[in-house]
Amino acid sequence: MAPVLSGVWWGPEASVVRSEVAADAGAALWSGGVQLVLAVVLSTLTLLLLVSVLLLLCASCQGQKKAANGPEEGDHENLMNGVPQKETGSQSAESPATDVAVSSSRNGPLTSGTILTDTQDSSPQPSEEILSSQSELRSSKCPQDRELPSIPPDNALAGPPASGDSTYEVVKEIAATSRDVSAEDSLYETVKEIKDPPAHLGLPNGTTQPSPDVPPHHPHALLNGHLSPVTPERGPLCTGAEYASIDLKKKSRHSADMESKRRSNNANVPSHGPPEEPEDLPPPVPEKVLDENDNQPVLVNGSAGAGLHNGELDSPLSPAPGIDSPTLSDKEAPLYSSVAKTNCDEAVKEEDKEHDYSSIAEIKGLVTSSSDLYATVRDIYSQPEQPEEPVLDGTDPGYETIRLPKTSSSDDDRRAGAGEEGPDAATAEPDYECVGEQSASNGAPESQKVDGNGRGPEAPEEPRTGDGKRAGRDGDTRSVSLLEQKRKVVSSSIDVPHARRSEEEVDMDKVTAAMVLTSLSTSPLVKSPPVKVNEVLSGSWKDNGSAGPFTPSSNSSSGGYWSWSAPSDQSNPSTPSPPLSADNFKPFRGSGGSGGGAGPAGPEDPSLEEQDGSSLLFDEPIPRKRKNSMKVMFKCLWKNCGKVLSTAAGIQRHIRTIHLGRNCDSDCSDGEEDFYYTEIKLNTDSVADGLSSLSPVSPSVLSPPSLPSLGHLPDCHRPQQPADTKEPHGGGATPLSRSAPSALYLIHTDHAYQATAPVSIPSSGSSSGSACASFTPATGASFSISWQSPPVTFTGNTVSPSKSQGFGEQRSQTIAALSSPPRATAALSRKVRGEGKKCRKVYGMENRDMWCTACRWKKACQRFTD
DNA sequence: GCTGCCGGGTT
DNA sequence: AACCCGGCAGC
Ligand SMILES: [Zn+2]
Repeated sequence: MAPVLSGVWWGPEASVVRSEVAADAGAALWSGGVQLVLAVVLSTLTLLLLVSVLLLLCASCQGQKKAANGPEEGDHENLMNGVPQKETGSQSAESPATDVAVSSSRNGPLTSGTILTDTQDSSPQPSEEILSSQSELRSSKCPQDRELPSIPPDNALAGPPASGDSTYEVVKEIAATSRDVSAEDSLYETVKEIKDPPAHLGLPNGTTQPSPDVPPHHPHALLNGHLSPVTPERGPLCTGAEYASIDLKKKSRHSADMESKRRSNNANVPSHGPPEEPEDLPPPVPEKVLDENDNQPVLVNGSAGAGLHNGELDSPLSPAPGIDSPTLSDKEAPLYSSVAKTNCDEAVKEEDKEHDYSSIAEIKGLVTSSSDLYATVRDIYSQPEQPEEPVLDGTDPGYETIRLPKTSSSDDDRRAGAGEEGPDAATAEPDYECVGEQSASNGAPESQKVDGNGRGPEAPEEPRTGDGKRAGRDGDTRSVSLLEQKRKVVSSSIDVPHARRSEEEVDMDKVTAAMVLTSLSTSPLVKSPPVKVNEVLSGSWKDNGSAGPFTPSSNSSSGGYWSWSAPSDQSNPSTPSPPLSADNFKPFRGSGGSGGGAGPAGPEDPSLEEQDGSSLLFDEPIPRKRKNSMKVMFKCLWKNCGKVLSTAAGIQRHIRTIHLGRNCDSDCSDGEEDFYYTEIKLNTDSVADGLSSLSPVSPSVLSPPSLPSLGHLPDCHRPQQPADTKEPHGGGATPLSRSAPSALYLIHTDHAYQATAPVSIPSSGSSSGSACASFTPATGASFSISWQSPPVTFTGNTVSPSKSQGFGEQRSQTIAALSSPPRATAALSRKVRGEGKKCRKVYGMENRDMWCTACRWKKACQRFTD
């Protein structure tokens, strides 16, 4: 029976992990359909017997009840073999729901706690020997537990109570001995009593057939999971279940935790438990659960799994769950752990998974008791994947891992729940140790990396590279990550690092390429006007991709020089550049008012002209121009990070936090940051703005230029290098050159800001029209223009209009026209300043809290609008 | 120097 | 999105 049951149970559980597994188990179970019928009959008979017994027992007492329950359970097991299949089948089908419920329960610390506690009980058990001994019992029992919950009543009838009782008792004894609980025993009994009623109830329901019962049970399970913590709602049965779970928890706690605190709690609980039952219990449960989780994690691996089962199973059968749960938990734990691990790995790194697994496998080997159980389980289930698991960490890890894996399938909630469950998560981490550390360490690095490059996207694809990349990003982080990886991998540690390093470079290139792509893709979006531009660009881009990059005439239009610069400079930036260019145009137009977005080539002059015109008119189109003359920007020199910030403090902060990994703000700064950024002076205000604006959008872009490797990127990218050559033209220093592009970007922002944007787009489109290369050039052109344009100013004008029109920028012109006025007005429009008193003046700095939010934030006052 | 508030940045 | 703040321009 036990084996079969275990198989069945696993099926459902497996379903949790994988529906497929569940299905298989269900199929196997179904074979016993005939048996089910028999089981049903037996169950009915047993029910009658039970009823009679119950009546007798009622008079007598709890102790007897226990016996009765015990037998029932035993019967259940027997029956379960046949019947359970249905259950399993139902469960498998339901598995998602149940799982969800479970997950939800997990989410809720309390609910999860109940379930977990059960599992924990088994896991917590400090003494492995006991566990091992129990494990056997558990193997048989585990099924029971589950069965009980699902079909307690029916099965109970079946059989041989005596055997069941004996086992049950034995288990209890073992548990009791292992756990310490003398007092608990009493509690346990009380619990059983409570449970009994539910069991009875269950019987009637299930008497006819298990299948009907099953559904009800599940709800209960759910209730238990969800409500139990909170609780009040549960019916008698539910309460019983809770009790059981609670008791188990207590026991587990005792064994696992050992802590006096918990004991005290347990003691308290027992006293309270019996009388108050559900209400009182629920609150305690959560705590316990949490405690258990925390404590248990270390001890038990599979606790998590058990928890789940308990949730489901417990509700139906209070008594059995207690005992069984542990056993089940053990089995489950392995599976869970495996799953969890995988999940964790995924979370951390896909690649790592393998390594982790290996490590896990090793661990398994180490872990004797658990491993054995696992093996058996595995055999039964024949689940290839998970076995790995692991015993390793304790339950907590299992939980987390489980959550992750399962979550992937159905348990997203669980993860969230895990996150919510402070305790679990916390506990889990410690357990994880290796994995946890990796994840944690990785996580930090990753975040940094992401900032620097964009790795986020890539990571999934290339685990190795991801690692390597990570390492690459930060020397320190890398080393750390490597170390961590080594731990995980154990054997392969050495090779991995090196290989990864070598790979890293390549990866980096890829990454950079990816970055560029991403930036490109994003850049268009960023720009408002771009819409059209985007379309055009997109087309152009695509075309570019297929076709040669340059073909586009952008060069021709603008002139060789431009073409050069544009493509080359921007290679990486190029992607962004196109949009930028468009934006740039806009701003210019806006500023200049002349507007037409010149084409790529034409644009330069035109744009310049326009700008100039605008500039002539209003100097700096944009409202406020910041400092006309030089603007100083700060560029991050970190490897892949091209971030440009307008303030030294900002850049320092950026370096400190992102690259140096120092949380402490300025306090910690030792001046090291100073080495990682450089000042970039921009002539034009717009440039400065552009840079600033750029930094956010195109940080990655900037980085590319710095990186030589970018070349890998599509054709478009290569041009970048040439661009680099140009850069010098724009800005004195190479870094400056980079900045120059940024300046262009700035323009974009400005444009967007003003709204002239649309116009600029067309120009870009025209330029881009040819190909991506053209695109980049366009941007490049824009850059160059922006920089150089000033001198050129005039020539451009005439040209630009024609080109712009030619390109079909009619809008641009119109817009330009429109825009131009705005500019003039723009200066005007820029709110000169609020006339009336604002909050600040009205309420004074003293009453700053009385200010409108806008005033508090130094924004335009919303309260006293002029 | 105060005030209003934009733009950039962080959380 | 909320919040903060540097900095600029008008007065
Ligand atoms: Zn206000």
